[in-house]
Amino acid sequence: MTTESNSAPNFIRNQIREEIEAGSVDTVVTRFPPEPNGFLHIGHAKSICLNFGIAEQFGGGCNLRFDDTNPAKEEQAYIDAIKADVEWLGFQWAGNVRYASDYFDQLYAWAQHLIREDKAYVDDLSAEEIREYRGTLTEPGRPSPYRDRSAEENLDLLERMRTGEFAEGEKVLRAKIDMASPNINLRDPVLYRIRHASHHQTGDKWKIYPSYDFAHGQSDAIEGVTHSLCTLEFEDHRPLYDWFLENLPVPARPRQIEFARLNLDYTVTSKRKLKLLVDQGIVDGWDDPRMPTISGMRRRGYTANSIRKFCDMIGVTRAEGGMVDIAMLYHAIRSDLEDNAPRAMCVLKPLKVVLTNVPEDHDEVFEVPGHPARDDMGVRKLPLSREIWIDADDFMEEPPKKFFRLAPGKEVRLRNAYVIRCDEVIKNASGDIEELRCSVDFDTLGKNPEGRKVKGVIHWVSAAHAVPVEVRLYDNLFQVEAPDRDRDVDFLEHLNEDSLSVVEGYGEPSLAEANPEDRFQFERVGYFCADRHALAEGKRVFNRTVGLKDTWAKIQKKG
RNA sequence: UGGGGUAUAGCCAAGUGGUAAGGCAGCGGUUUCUGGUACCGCCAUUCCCAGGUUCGAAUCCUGGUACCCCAGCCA
Repeated sequence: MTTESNSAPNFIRNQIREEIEAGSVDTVVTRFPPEPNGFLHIGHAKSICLNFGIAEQFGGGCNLRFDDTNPAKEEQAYIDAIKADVEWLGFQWAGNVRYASDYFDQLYAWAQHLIREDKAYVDDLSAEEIREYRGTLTEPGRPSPYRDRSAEENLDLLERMRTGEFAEGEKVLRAKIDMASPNINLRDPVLYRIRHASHHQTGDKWKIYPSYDFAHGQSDAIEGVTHSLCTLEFEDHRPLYDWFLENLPVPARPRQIEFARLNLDYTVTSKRKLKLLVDQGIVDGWDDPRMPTISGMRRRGYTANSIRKFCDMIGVTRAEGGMVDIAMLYHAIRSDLEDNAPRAMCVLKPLKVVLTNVPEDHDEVFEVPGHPARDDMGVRKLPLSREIWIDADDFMEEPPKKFFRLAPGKEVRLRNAYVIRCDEVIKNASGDIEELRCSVDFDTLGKNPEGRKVKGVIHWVSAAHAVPVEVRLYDNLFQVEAPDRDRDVDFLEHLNEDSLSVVEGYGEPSLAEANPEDRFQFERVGYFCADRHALAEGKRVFNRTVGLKDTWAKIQKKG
């Protein structure tokens, strides 16, 4: 499977191509700027594919820059995880990893520059007072009483803020723009706030930290970023982004372009909410296979290719409020694994079948393809003995009309082996089915039986050779399409209680050799991935990535 | 009742004055030792609504409507 990250056109790619053709842009430089305050999720994957994809398409580079301006929320552990996720997705950033904190000295010098230009001032108002002075959406704000301090005083105050002379919240540095602007972001935005916190990169060097607005565009400029792609909610910030670039002696003029963020059915993509799920122990960490994080999806069995394909499928636009059908994600992974996952048989709801005309010492081994359409995947060995396991769902005592599987007196093909007939149903005292007695038609290996058609094919595992496995059946974490649409209902109310069910099954012998993160199609069931944590501990655990399409279930539903 | 945005099928999405791509989902069929896959076919007389311009409009103009974002010393 190839990645089409180069081929899906969108309004940003079109625009850049026009700029290049017009000669207004030479080399394209983009950046992916996560804040290290959580793990990357599928929404970030969209941004990563866009930013790295554009750089690749136009022969430029994409920087990885941590937007680390808020030490209170950030951690080194997140930085490590984010780097690993970007690499796993298959992208390589240009040069070293960057940090906004690399530019703190320059940013500080530029803050002093603004002060000297009478374009910034130190404000003593409290946070609440600043809010009051700011006005509302429909009323203009009022200037702070501290707005007209001298440059000398401002410079002195800022320096003393920097060295820790003041308490947190006591003062801020603000840009002097327009308190009456209809765009609230221009009503003297905060440039620096005091934080007596140790920073994961700069340690205790700084007692003040720049705001996002003061750091982002200038960081772009320093790095020579040409196109700064971000989500729609930053659109109102663009005038401010441009204001800094116009009022500071920056070395380049990046441009901000906004696109709509991803919303996915049945999931939440908000770092805050994902962190809540982790912190409250609702899921088993950031990489729980139910999480829409890159690492969770990886553990679930999604491939990097499938995630990139998904991002290509959904496109990039400015249309808001869109909600992508999670079936698209399922399609992306199924189509990858259909081609690339070796096949295996695994019984999840074991029902014992005794093959009455197979001798006790029968020991036959079939050599079957690792993949029905890929010879390069070789063959695997499939032993057959007198007792086998089949899936309980593949037997019905009183089958409906279109049931092609096993039933009393009926025949079915054991996948890759013989046709068997169910002769007897053995029940226990309370009437539960204990085992089936079946007979093998030995004249059906690799050919259809004489004079009749056997339509059904079921999967099975030789009981004597079965490998016990734990199978984790994952389903959507939420049971409603839009868990966080409702403002009055907590999204946790919509949790799906059955998002995980654990089952003990029997796998064919080839599964004993599985390595962490190996992916298989369990034939007729779905795609599964060897859990990397469990396997590292020597436990055989397979995570269900996604089920196979099930038209039988659909038929049953219709009645 | 401020400012900034967005509206094309159930969902995502092309389209930029020449007569509505593609994908997902769905529905029918063929093939099949996976009720999977693959393959074939169907699925918008119409582009939020109403007017207007034009030989011709999803595209241009006018006026509406709906929805999203912004009042963090978060990003």
